[in-house]
Amino acid sequence: MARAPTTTDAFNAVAEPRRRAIIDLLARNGPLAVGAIVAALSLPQPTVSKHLGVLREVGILSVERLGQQRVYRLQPEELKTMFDWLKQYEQFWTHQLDRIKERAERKQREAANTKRNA
Amino acid sequence: MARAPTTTDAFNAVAEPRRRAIIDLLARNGPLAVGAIVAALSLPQPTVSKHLGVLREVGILSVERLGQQRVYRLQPEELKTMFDWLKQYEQFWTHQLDRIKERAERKQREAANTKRNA
DNA sequence: TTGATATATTCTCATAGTAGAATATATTCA
DNA sequence: TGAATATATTCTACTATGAGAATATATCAA
Repeated sequence: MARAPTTTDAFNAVAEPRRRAIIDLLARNGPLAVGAIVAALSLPQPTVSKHLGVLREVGILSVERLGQQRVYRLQPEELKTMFDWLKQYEQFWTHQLDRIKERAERKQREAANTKRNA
Repeated sequence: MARAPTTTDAFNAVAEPRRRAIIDLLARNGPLAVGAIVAALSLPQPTVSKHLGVLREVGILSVERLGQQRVYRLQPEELKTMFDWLKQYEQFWTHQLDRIKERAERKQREAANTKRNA
């Protein structure tokens, strides 16, 4: 099998940095037409359209036709699954001091064992 | 250009579901040798070794040789960047109820004003 | 040493991404 | 209708993935 398609889920879609840039832009500025995104990010229009397509297929963006423009809007709920997964690990880095101490103690025990077995 | 290698950063490394399974396993059980991971996930050993290699290269895991075993340990700090990126959007879904309520109240006030001025 | 165990590496194959250039489609305007 | 604008789609080329099978490497045990 090859790598999972980028349209498989939010994890895959968001792995591409330009797509995160698009998400950030829409979060800051609200819904934008393709042309505005192209201008803001200084990327070729086809590139932007393709990235928008991926994000939309995954559900992170929605589109609304407005005349000849297409206005893309962020649907952040779609990112919640990723957030929830990462939130499990929040304690690990907020309690970092404890862990550093614990690791130091482990290393010490190991060193003691090494000497003992030498 | 092709898709960025999975070893580019945590975003790319973690897009693969089996790699998330490995991370979850190590988070629950603490450091484990390859064999234990293979047994727990019921995956072929080479598959596991390769996924471990990716996670290690990105810094999400560290290895420690213990006899003929290699014990992998979670280094969750490496996930913090992803978490921080997603945390920006937390308000969008946690305050959703508040926003709906607020909007409803505003509408009510407006309705009241309309009546009053009628 | 010899064999067994634990893990990593290599090779092949099928799949698919991304950029870039070119082109197609749809909509508005004169 | 015809031109201009906004956006999407297609095509090519290169790269890399991930599974699976086979093999290599390292360590332990008898």
